[in-house]
Amino acid sequence: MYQAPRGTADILPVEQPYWRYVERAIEEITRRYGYRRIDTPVFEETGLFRRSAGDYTDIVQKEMYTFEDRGGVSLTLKPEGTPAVCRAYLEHGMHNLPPPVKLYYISPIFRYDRPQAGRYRQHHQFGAEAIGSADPALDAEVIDMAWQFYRLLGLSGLTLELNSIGCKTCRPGYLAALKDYYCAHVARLCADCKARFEKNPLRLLDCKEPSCQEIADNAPRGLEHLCPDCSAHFAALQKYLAVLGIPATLNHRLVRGLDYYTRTVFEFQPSFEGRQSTIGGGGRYDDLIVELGGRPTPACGFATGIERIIINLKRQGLELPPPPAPAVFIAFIGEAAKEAAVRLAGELRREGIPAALGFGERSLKGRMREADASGARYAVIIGDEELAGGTVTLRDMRSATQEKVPAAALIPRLRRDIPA
RNA sequence: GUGGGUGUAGCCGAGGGGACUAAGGCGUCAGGUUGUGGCCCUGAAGAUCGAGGGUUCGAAUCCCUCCACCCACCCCA
Repeated sequence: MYQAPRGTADILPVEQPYWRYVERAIEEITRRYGYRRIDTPVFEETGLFRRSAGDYTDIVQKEMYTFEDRGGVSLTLKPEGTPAVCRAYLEHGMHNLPPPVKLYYISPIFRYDRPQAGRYRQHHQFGAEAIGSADPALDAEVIDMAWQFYRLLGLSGLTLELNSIGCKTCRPGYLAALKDYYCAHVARLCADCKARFEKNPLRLLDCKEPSCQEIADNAPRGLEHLCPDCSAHFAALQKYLAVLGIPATLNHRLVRGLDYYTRTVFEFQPSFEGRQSTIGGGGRYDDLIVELGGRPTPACGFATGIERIIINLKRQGLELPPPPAPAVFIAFIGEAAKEAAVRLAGELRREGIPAALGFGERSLKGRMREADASGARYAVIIGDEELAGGTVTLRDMRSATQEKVPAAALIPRLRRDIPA
């Protein structure tokens, strides 16, 4: 028997109400903040992601689904949404639109990870990108939108962690200070950190290894090495967040897994368990558009995992109403009546009335059991009697009462009795 | 990628070397007389006990290898 590939999942009918619930919230929140939807292909040229995320990130080094098509082009299944949106922004000359250009997406995301609770090889993200402004008020607005989005969903107990990792002016100085400090401690670092020391020193701060943490605790802090501009930007952002009533916790060790971030970075953590269960995050990426061949264009965005949102909604005990039942179940008795039943089902549906028709051979009793199981409010019974009299038996399943009504009167009658 | 746990019908789940021709519940299907549901009663279908190999007279039960899921690390959403 075939199974869904490892780390992927079917989203079964019982799960769909949660997805629809989240999608509706996305629609509502993006409407409020003025974002317009964009959909990009599931795969892009591999270079786009390598360029964007950075060659030494885990995503690029070991998590991409990369393949060559028959024309020899290297393609990669989208491992994150931002580069694809930026590519589309550039490709379609959106820099000619009044900035900031605000775009959102709901997209499958692919990463070759070892699956675990809330971690899949294919998952789905809602992301938003605001391209074309360096104003810290935009950072605040992006964070506010994410925050209000979770609130709208009814997710409680989230915490927002915030940090600034500087820009290309101040980061080199900080990295140098960091390396200076770490030089003396290299011998005591874990194997991963030894590699990070060489390739991606910022990540040193993020190591969970107790011995490394101890070292990281005393490492020079990025916030103290920000250049005046970045420092002012970060101060302004915090001011605006305060104005918006968004409680942010400073985490000087917060570094994101993508190299393109500048200045603002943030993550949302659920209160439940494990810090490694980030539900969403984002930041500013002022150099990415240039990196991809555009003019200097500051930008800011965030993304959140839909599966993780749903996990948390369930943990909170969110109950969603069951899917709607048909209004009418049509039960026929005999072949002649079946033809009338097929016709009636078609008519009801064309009138906008959800109707279910029984299939196959069954006793009337079995048919009524089927009608009951369908959850239909009404059953319409058609047999020889009804056929002969040009009527139809309309049974109210709830009150268990029924009456014969003229066939022609059925639709008006249902129209009247079925609440829209 | 590392370490640990789990794997019995569509779902939940008992059984941990011979009494298993694998319990029970949910669900499905049929019947409980003649054209009628929900409760109830009866019956049926549905499982090569995750897959493959091994030990044994005998394996769902023990061992090995895979696969999948779960948990932690890692990483992130």
